[in-house]
Amino acid sequence: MRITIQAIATHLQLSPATVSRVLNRREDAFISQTTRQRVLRAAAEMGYRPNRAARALVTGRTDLITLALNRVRSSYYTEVIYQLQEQLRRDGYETLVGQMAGERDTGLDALGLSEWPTDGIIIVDPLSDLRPLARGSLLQQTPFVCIGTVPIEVADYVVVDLDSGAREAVEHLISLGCRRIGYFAGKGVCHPGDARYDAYSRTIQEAGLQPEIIAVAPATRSHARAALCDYVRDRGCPDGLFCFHDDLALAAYRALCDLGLRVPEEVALVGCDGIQETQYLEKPLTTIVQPLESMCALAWQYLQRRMQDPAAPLQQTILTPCLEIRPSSRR
Amino acid sequence: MRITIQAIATHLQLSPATVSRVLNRREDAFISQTTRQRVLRAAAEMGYRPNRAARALVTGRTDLITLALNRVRSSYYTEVIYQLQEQLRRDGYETLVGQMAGERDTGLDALGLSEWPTDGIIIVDPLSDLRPLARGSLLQQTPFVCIGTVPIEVADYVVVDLDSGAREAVEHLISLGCRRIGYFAGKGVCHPGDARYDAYSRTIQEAGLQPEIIAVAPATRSHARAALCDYVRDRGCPDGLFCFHDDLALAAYRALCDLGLRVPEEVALVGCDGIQETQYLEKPLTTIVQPLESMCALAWQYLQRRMQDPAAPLQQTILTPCLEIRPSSRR
DNA sequence: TCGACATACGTAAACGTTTGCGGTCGGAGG
DNA sequence: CCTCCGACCGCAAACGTTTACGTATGTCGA
Repeated sequence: MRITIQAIATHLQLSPATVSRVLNRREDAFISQTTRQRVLRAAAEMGYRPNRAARALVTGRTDLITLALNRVRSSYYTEVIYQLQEQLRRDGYETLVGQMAGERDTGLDALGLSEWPTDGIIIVDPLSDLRPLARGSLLQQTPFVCIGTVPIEVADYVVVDLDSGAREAVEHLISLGCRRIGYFAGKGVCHPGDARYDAYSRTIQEAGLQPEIIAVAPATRSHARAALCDYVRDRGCPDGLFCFHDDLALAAYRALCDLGLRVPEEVALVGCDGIQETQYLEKPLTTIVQPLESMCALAWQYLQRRMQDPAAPLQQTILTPCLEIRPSSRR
Repeated sequence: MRITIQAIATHLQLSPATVSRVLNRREDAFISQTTRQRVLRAAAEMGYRPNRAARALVTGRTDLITLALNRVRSSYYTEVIYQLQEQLRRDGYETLVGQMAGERDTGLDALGLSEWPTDGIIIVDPLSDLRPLARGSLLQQTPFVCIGTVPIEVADYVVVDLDSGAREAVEHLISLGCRRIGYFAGKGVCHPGDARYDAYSRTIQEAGLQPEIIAVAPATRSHARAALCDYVRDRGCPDGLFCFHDDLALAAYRALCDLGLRVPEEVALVGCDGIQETQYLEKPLTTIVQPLESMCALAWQYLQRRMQDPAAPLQQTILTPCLEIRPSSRR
């Protein structure tokens, strides 16, 4: 039988209130040192564990944080989950993972998130357009922070500057002498209004080159790999490829291997996000590295502030990403 | 203000009990069709969401499942989290992630797991020796199931046959003509008693070859990469390398590239677990593929059974893994 | 007509915590 | 000696559900 505050109280001839106050270390309450020690000892000896449900019921807080992830299975998320979980835990929070259904709907069910009322939400999604979500009731009621993407302007976030990153990457390809630079991305993000798309198009046109969009759906690795093969067989191959994210870049790398095309001699390859995997290829990928660890730390800091004060001033950070040039685009 | 069962009840001139019964679809209770419909409509219109904490308090169930992961950041876990979260959600459960601290201790804190009392635990850890953990109080109280490793004999699990997998892999290297086959692994698992270690040693010796252990700690990618480089420079290079898991194999691949050694001509490389990443190299890695999707499905099935009947007979499945021979060991 | 039984719903206790309010007791100040 | 205040602690309500049990109504067979 689980032991409760009541049990400790009767055992020590105290009231549950006193025990609770001791256990919660409320310094606004006056508790004598002796009883404090007695309670602490008894709790330890009897192996007391608080009933979180009961506490949540009365306080309204659950000490749970939702990690809202995109459905895409990229090792980007492994890193993020690891980083955030460590930090949340250190501050006494538990991590609930949820995967968002997509961009269509704004309800909680469509969000695919927790029915448990969590104290905060960390949205991690470098891919989708989250603006519709932000209008949903969930995000109106629960404090949240975004990593990697911005749902609405009036929200807390930590992002990298997609525009300047993409621009730098494309300029890098141009400086390499590439004349036919393709943009390899999921269909959902190939439209004016998307930061990377815009940056790519503008930079290409400013250089007097022709944009060339290679859009795949679904943007999974295996499909992207096959799709790029088909594309190249039909229309020939660009001499430079800028990929929306590293998963696509890796799929592209593999597809180019399949086709017998040499990287970087025949095709220079650049990805985005800087997932670990890009370093373990024979030709490590050039990629726009996101400083995930500090991004996660900062985001959590922002969320905590927001939770304790919903009216706190907006907290927004735009980091300038770092284009790390590696052999896949070194000539 | 959140709306409660009470609110619905007074609004419809019913008792909370009736509303609750309707909302929980209890078929052992007799509710007229008309009131049922009225309650359902009102709940929908008023936007009722159950208070999970209150429910948990009285039922003792939280509809939460802990996913206990190893601290190692492998994309193995990305896949597992994705698979399990999808399935749990479909059955009305939420996913709490926890990272286990290690093998040393057996307490809940050392486990690094949730303070929230979850209904079940899924332990995913292809690396550690979990036997000490199983003696801890947490696993005595909460139903659990293991994927990829076995904490104790009297537990539910879904694993692959490490022994036969490793044996097959090593035999494959031998049949390739390798005479100096190294075993590349983390220090913690390089000892008699570990299934893969034993299988490796036995197979090597049966073939009249000399075992050669290359143990690294910590077994992170970046460290493993550097460690293998050092090792090879000091003592020369084996002509075959069997790696404890794919992360190490990828690190090895990278290290061999650094050293200018050709895979598979000079060194044949074999990994374990079959993470997605192994397919996206220039020379895809030979690896022992684990059927993760079906493993997750089966494990969840086992756990559900165990949750509803703690005395159910043991559920144990040992899958024979599949050595998928790819270019990294094709001569 | 009378009980038995099925159906439909209400009553109230219980889950374990937190917390506002009040009470007691000792000592200091007037 | 009375008052007042601060330290320490208990009382009891409240959080929103679930569920065992009880009650009321209607139906049916004897």
